[in-house]
Amino acid sequence: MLSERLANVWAMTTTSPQGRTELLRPDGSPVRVLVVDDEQSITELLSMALRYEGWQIRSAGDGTGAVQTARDFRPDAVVLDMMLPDMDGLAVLGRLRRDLPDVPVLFLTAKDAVEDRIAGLTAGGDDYVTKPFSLEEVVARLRGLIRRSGAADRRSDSTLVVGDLTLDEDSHEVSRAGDNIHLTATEFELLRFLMRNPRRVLSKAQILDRVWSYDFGGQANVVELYISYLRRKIDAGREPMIHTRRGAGYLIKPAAS
Amino acid sequence: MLSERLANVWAMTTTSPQGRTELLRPDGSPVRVLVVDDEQSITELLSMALRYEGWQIRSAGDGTGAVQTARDFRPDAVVLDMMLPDMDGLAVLGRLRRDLPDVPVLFLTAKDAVEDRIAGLTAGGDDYVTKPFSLEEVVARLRGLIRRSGAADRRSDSTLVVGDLTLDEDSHEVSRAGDNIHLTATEFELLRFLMRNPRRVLSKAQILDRVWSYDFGGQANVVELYISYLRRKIDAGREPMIHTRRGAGYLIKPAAS
DNA sequence: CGGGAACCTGTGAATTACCTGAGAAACGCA
DNA sequence: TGCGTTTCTCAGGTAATTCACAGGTTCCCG
Repeated sequence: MLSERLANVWAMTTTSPQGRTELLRPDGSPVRVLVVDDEQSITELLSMALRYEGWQIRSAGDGTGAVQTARDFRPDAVVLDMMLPDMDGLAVLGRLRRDLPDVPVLFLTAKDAVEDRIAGLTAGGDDYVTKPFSLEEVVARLRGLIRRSGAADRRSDSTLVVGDLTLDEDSHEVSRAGDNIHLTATEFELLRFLMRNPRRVLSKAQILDRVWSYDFGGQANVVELYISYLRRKIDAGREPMIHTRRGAGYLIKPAAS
Repeated sequence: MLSERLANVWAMTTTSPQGRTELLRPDGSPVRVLVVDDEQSITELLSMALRYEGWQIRSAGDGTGAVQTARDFRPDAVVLDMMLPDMDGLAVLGRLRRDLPDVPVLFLTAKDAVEDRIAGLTAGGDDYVTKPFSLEEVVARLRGLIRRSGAADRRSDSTLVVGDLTLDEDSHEVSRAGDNIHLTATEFELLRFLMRNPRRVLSKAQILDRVWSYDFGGQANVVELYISYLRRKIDAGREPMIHTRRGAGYLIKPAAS
């Protein structure tokens, strides 16, 4: 099942990104991210999704490898599983920080281990997501970390705009033509995904893979359902921006055109 | 006129693209802080949190190292644990002052330590916090020290304003639309954290990590509880300013909008 | 015009996230 | 020491959210 997902994500990576805003370092070179997890399916999933962002990815399966790779790869951000075979996530963090004192870290943790282990981790500006995560969530958090760390161009701001529709990633506010629109968490993530890929058809499989967590086992028509929710809130009584391409997927584009 | 101020005012504030206010030195370079503690977890925690403020951090694990580092790092402020393996905090202070007579020092002390010793020291303009501290507390105290150390006639920008809500970091006074509001210490710190990040969603984990002390092991719903207290005092009978983003966190913003 | 595939959406149940009252414990201060 | 204040736990209540299911609609094709 996970390999099906990989196939979908892979399909996306082979399509050339068009008109997407990319995060770049000040010198114009791509952002570098190190992914550390002992499950190979996870590192592969993440690597492909993050490469799609235009980032350069290196991965490691344990703490030792992570520290070694970090030394010469010099990543701008690290995705780090807290549960590694050879050392504790915190130990890895300590060693990473010795070489790269300013690198922001996105922790991956099990849902139930959050309370005690995470305390203090987000303190420095780091962040975490719980497993199982959605790829959109990981990407969004990473973008936030990189943007705030100063490794990337600071011109990039936190607002997505498509036509008269705006979505602010910091305040989680959405408005169309000035009217504020309240969205639930899932609706917000779905809309963010659409808006980050304007004028591009996204298949239901792709949407499911990026917006829902990787272990989601439900009916594929949740996507239809949530598209329907979004339309009710965003397109209601207006020129529609969310369009169905029968047999292909959905896309968002400015109302005028 | 502005350059006059820059010349006279030792430290000034600017606003970063993310809307956070940063302390900068007159020449625009980042503030430098030296962190001295023998527990590596503490220096790491503080380093990360202070770097996030945009400051340049160097750390040392003992008195000797501190004095050496201070000599060529020339910090604008020092965070100094009173309990060091090789020498007493007072001895370190003496030697630091030989090289940097005006540098303000923030002492870290155990809760039960004799406080009269500290009391004498802080008369000179230094300050202290007790372990275990909260990061917001340390950051706020440091900002105060740095701000005060430089200028006799520095502009008093110790007030945070969001809409008709104001919070004075020096006097700890809070008022909304002119009405004074009494807050407890924890409520004050939580509100300060929210107000220093207006219009930005802060997760419960982030809040817990910055507002509560680093050894807090309790339930995450204290955050909900204190948000509820704040609402009762700040939003009571008015247009609410504190908003819940279900599944994401909380944020504060001006009532109008 | 009929039938099937793809898509849309109303209904409702289960779950989750959040809010808040009550009271215990710890703290601070005289 | 004793009293008021503050912090925090616990637990019940409530409302928002997610999702399955199923019947309806639209579109495409012959």
